Amino acid sequence: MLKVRPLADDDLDALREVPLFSELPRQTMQGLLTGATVRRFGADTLLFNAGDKADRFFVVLAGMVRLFALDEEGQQGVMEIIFPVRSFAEAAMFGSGRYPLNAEAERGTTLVQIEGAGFLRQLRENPQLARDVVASLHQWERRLLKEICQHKFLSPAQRLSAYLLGLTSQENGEASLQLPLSKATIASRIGIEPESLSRALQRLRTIGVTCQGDQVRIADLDSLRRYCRGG
Amino acid sequence: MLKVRPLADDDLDALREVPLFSELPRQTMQGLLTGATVRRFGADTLLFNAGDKADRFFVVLAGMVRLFALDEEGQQGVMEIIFPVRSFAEAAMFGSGRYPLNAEAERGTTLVQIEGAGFLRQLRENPQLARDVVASLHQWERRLLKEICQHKFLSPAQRLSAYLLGLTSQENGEASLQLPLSKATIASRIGIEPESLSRALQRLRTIGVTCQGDQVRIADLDSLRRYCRGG
DNA sequence: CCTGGCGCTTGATTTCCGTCAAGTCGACAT
DNA sequence: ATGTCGACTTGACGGAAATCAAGCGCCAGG
Repeated sequence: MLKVRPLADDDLDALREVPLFSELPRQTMQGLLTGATVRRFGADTLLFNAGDKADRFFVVLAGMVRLFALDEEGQQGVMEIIFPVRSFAEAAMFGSGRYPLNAEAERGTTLVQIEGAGFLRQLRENPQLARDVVASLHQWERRLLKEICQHKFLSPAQRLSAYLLGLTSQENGEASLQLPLSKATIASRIGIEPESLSRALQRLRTIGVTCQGDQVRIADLDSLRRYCRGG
Repeated sequence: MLKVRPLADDDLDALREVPLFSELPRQTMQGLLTGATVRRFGADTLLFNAGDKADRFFVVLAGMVRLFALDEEGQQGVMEIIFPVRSFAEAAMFGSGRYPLNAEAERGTTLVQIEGAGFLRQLRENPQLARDVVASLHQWERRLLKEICQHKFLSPAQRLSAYLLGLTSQENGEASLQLPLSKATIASRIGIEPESLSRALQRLRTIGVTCQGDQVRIADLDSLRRYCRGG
């Protein structure tokens, strides 16, 4: 169910995709990653709970990880989905020293796990690493800020539009894409109920967005962008 | 209208309140703050726009600064209000190098302005400073995360409750407090219309929250907290 | 004193989301 | 085939916020 192995050379290459590591000399990376392990999860697995002591952080190599909050009735609200290749929970090791959210790895996910102690030690001595950490945290900050703006200024249907637009790299014209998550999860991600997602998708049909199963076709990206801005 | 003066010793003491500086030896601070200036604004003043090149950051010594986003119709949405003594915009100098939001200083506000160039130079050489920057960014991240949770899980009236609870330092029992902002600004801050704020305050009367002008009295903090959690 | 503007409240109306309930569809096991 | 389970859709309903419009109290300027 769970396979653990030490870090291989291929993994180092993959890790260079992460902004946190991309600027570092390869040798520094190796020092940083002594003791790091690669884990593959055969089933959905809870990685940590909110409030747990944050003594490690992760990089997603394959699959996905859900970051979610729990209210007191146990209802979970998805805050973020981490896809390859990105790091997460790196911020929690500073300051509070506790994870602010819960994290669950999807079945089939592969993660690199990096111990915090060694990382913090290196951080003290390596100015370049410190700058990369700062830049990485800054990226998170921008992401969260954008999220807040979307919740404050956009209607649910507009948030859905923004989500869809974020799934494609195409610039304009037509686009086809596959939803990477169940609709219920997407609904939670953008802060609405599954029923409302259904109806929001209906409304988007009038501006050329069709959806069958997890296949979405956008007739004209620009008109969807226009809608997203309040057209 | 605008008074500028160099940094005095008193100011250094005040700046030690800021987490970003509190761990640094006094001598390091002085090096960091050569060229920093203190400004007092006699009228509402725009400090920067979203997208401007981020070549400095600020500490609020007195008054307040509004951070806000603008949609394309020019409507502004308040994202955060910075009170003394706190720093802001320190994150923008890294990575993108652009401010993500607009900032306006309220009439009567006093700010310390710190140039980015010298700061970044020191950052490269001073590991302790780097750690403080990381911790400071982490604090922002936690704040933003909390904000997102409130928007996703709380009703407008509950968000108002959370806002009120954040204004007092008392633990339980009764509390009286003064609103530090106009109700229209508070409404924008918590993401609703002014009319809705009025009605939300009405609803809170049933659990012992009364409001006349900018004076708010909370009969029982615990029952307000209970309401905030969904009671 | 009057007047105008501003911040805030109140009322009426519409729209839209959440909720509950029922129904459809496909995958998969029996 | 049959049944069932889960994911999703659809319908009906109630409630709450946005919107539009009007009214009130307060203060500054004439």
